[in-house]
Amino acid sequence: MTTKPSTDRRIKYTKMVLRESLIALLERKPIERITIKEICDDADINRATFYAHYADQYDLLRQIEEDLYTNISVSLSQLSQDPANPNTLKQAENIFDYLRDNARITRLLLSDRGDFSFQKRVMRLVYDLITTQLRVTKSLSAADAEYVYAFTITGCVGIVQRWLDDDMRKSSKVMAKMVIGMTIGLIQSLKADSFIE
Amino acid sequence: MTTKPSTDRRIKYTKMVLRESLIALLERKPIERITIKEICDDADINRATFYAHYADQYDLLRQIEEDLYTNISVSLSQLSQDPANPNTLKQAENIFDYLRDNARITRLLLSDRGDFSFQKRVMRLVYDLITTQLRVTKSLSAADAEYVYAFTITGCVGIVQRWLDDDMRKSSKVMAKMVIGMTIGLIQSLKADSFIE
DNA sequence: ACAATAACACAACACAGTGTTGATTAAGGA
DNA sequence: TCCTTAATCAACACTGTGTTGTGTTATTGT
Repeated sequence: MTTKPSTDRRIKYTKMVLRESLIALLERKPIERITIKEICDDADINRATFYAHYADQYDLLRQIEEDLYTNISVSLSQLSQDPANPNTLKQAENIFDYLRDNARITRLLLSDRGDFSFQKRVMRLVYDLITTQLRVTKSLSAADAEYVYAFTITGCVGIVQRWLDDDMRKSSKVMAKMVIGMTIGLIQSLKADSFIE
Repeated sequence: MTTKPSTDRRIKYTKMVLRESLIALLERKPIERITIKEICDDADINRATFYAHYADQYDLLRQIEEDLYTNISVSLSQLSQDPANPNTLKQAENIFDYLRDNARITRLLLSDRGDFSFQKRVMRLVYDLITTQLRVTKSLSAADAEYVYAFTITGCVGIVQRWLDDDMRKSSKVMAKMVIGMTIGLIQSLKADSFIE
């Protein structure tokens, strides 16, 4: 029996080329116009083999997303445990660095055309880390918090998209400052006057 | 010759049932799993007729989106010209009322699964009206404004989605207050400390 | 190094949906 | 009413789908 089911180099290769093939195609057209046959032809993989690993194009894309998600998640948790990195600002900055370093995949998954639900998941990851470190969440009522939360998360998605569209011209440091500044600003504006009737 | 090309009742009927059919299907499954044949069968319209009006499912959906967009746009411009409605808050409240009144279509197009680009377009519409009336935009530097803009627009998308998920439990008034309050809060937080290096 | 295992390729399959055509029928507008 | 135009119908070739069984080859653990 195999302890790790996907150590097999053949599997690794197959998944890798299929992934690469879909990514290349996604840079040229939206997922709904990409066929499984197309992906397989480009990757030089038999279609039957594709079905052995994925249900369809969307399933393959989902697994690519998961990859990015866990990568970000890992580098986040590494950062927050690193005693040399006690600074929240620095951590946020590192995330932007990470996005820049992985610009190709980032542009696909996090830009305008990417899956919005996935993008929110990513931002939630970052947001939770920032706010728990800043210890600001508890100062909000539970009812309002939900909505501020929703607003901020999606707001972050928007600002990252803007950054990508702008060819990441602004430095990671500036972006980090901006996002944290706005997050804090939002929470404080809410504390100032309650929206409850 | 016909002055308006789509006055013909037959065309109106065809488009209407096709629209209705797609909307009904969208309530059960995502667009990528809906076929043209399926739409036509449900609407009892010949497939050849479908192709006379639309390129594919996505084209039909786009036209449904345009419909909602122009409807919101019209009711917005009506409100802003109404001298009995000088209040920005009241106008924002009316938008939430409109969304509630059209809950069925709103849930499809503006919720989590809807097209994000479209959602941003809608929010931009509302945001522009609010900010020009509040006369707050000019107090920002052009460079920063772009990013605050992106953040706020998408933030609004998020908060509306949260509201829909929450079955529109909060009143339109509360929502309007919240959105405007957060928008102002964001802009002021930016004025307080510049993010520029 | 060897044998067992598992992944992949290949070909073939029935099937469903696509997009287009030309002829026919029916309804609309002036 | 008469002319126009939309919709229907049937048929078309075509592309992609999802699945199957068989044979081949690479990988892994002993």
